[in-house]
Amino acid sequence: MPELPEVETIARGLDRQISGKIFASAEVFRSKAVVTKEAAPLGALLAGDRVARVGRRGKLVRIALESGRELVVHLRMTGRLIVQHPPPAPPEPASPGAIGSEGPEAPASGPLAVPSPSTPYPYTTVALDFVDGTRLCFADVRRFGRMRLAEPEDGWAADYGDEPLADEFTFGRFSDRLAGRTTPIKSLLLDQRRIAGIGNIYACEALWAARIRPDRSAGSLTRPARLRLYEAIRDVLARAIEMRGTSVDDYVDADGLKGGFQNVLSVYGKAGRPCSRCNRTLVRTVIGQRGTFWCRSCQSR
DNA sequence: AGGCGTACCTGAGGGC
DNA sequence: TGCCCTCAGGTACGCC
Repeated sequence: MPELPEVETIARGLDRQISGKIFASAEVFRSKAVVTKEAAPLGALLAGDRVARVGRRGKLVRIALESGRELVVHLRMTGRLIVQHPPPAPPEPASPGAIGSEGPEAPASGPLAVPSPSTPYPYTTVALDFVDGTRLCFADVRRFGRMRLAEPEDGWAADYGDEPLADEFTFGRFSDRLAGRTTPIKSLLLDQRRIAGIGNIYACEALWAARIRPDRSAGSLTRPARLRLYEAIRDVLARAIEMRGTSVDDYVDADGLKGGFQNVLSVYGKAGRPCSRCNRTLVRTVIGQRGTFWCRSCQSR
């Protein structure tokens, strides 16, 4: 599931690959995947506009356009943003209707490389075509993801909380976010209106690193516990970005490549296996309707 | 307002 | 073998 480190990795790859490119058209295979204020087809709204840069806010990919508008993409669980480059040699004519009305079937095995635009990427719900033949595919097996064309005045970013890796996210700021809250600390970490970008994997990992029970009420954490957690959050997220994210299910970056952080996870998905710190058996419980992986022995504070 | 339950959607995996 | 059932996940929305 793409969380902050995965979305950051995708955004960096997209910024490198599509910045400066000009939109030509779009194909929308699933209308619910796209949200626009105006009724015109997405391709008509985008044609002629140019990508200024690609960035991130929380778990959202933001594709800034020179017109001042933004394509804001939420990948939810299984969404992917994949860049397909046209073949370098003499351009072969793309077969019309190469992508079916609901996108092509899944391949027998995951793609190791991204095929050129003439080969449809599996589960594509929206395809954005640039004038140079490059294609940006928004693919999503479970169809929870959304792509929104936001106007400059929309102010959507105000719904999202602090960026945990920003300089402004100080320990004092983090403490303020927890003060007086009775909700379990893990549920609070997942609340995008407070802190933006943390999902189930990194919430579990940060709480383990800080030796804090995930079901403890947020407002009850002592100052030392809050400090450990603050530092753990920033450390885990920064290390995960360095390793280009975590590929537990099917996350891949804009080049179709898997991340590396799944190889160094401490607790997520490891119920029944020994804790690497105290050797006791890790458990899976449910907190706020979410699977939660932790160590009952050494996460006791 | 905060906290909680449910809908959304599909593939994976267990049970028979 | 193959069908049926349940579950996982992040967020929006409705309810108390």
